[in-house]
Amino acid sequence: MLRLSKLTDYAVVVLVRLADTERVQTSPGIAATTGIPEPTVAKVLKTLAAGGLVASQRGARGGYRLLRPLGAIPVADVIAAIDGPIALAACVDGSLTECESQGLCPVRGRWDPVNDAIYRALSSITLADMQEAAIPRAFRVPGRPAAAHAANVLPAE
Amino acid sequence: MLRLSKLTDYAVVVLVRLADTERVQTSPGIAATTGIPEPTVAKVLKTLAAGGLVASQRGARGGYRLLRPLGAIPVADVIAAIDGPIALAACVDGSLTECESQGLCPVRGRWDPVNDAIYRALSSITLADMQEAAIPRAFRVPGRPAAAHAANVLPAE
DNA sequence: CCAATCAGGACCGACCCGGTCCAGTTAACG
DNA sequence: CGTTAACTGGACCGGGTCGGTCCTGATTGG
Repeated sequence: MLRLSKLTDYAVVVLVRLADTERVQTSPGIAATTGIPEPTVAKVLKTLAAGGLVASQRGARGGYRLLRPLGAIPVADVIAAIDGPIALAACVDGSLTECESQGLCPVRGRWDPVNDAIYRALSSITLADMQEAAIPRAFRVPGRPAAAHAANVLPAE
Repeated sequence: MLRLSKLTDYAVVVLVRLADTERVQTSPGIAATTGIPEPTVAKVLKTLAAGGLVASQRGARGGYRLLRPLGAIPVADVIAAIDGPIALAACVDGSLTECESQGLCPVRGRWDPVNDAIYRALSSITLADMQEAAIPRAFRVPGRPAAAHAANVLPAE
């Protein structure tokens, strides 16, 4: 059913949380405010750093900070960073070397237009859009949406 | 990585094959011409019948036939029939009853615009489009594309 | 020098998926 | 009317992937 990995959802939550301040934030800190278990937050942040979405500062007083504003991060980038390149991959079997070499994998050709369409769709939506959608209509205020929506994955025990 | 189930790819192959004639075709027959194992073809066809994409004729001389022309079958319908409703579902855990009851699942709200965009993208592409894309450019002829492309999943040894 | 923090792995259990198979039902044909 | 060919609708199982945790380094500020 076009499963989206749960890690990707966590990534969105974490990124939105990171946007709250310019200062670097530690993964334990983010874990505390979001309710996501700390090791998982760390894993997500490491992956996002590898994907070039956040910058890391090592050592004491280190942490992570956002590299782009939310409006400049299409959700396609987040998915690509966490789940790998966006493609309805059916070439799952180990023969992906062969699949690469002979450029006319019939499956790939067949789904190419579909992949393109999905990629375009996912590129047109930014995290800023998702941030708004995450706030239930009742709570949406004309003013600046604050951190209230960030701690909504788990009731924080 | 937005995995597409392999069954869905089989479904496209089978549907394109079914479009070759008006007459009903048996699943053993389709299995033979496509190279897909017979039990799998049967499973795919059963699912497609349940999804209303093909009609079945039981008994001897029975088989399946297409209900709509390829150009009238958006790939979204195929995916929905095989993989269930199109949604980047993160609500995987057993608590989906609770997820239904309280209408403000934050995850769901957050990904709603994304789901909509993907659904629209998948609805705009029909099997006829994929049929063309499946034929390598070199082999594409102005005339009517025949059954040549149907037997391309496995070399059928 | 010590503590805090990120880096980059390995590791494990649970769940889902692909693929197969079997008993039952339906319908054509001789 | 029996036989045969085909769909129906489940159950079933093994493998692979994923979520989640943990551990050992490397780095930096105090």
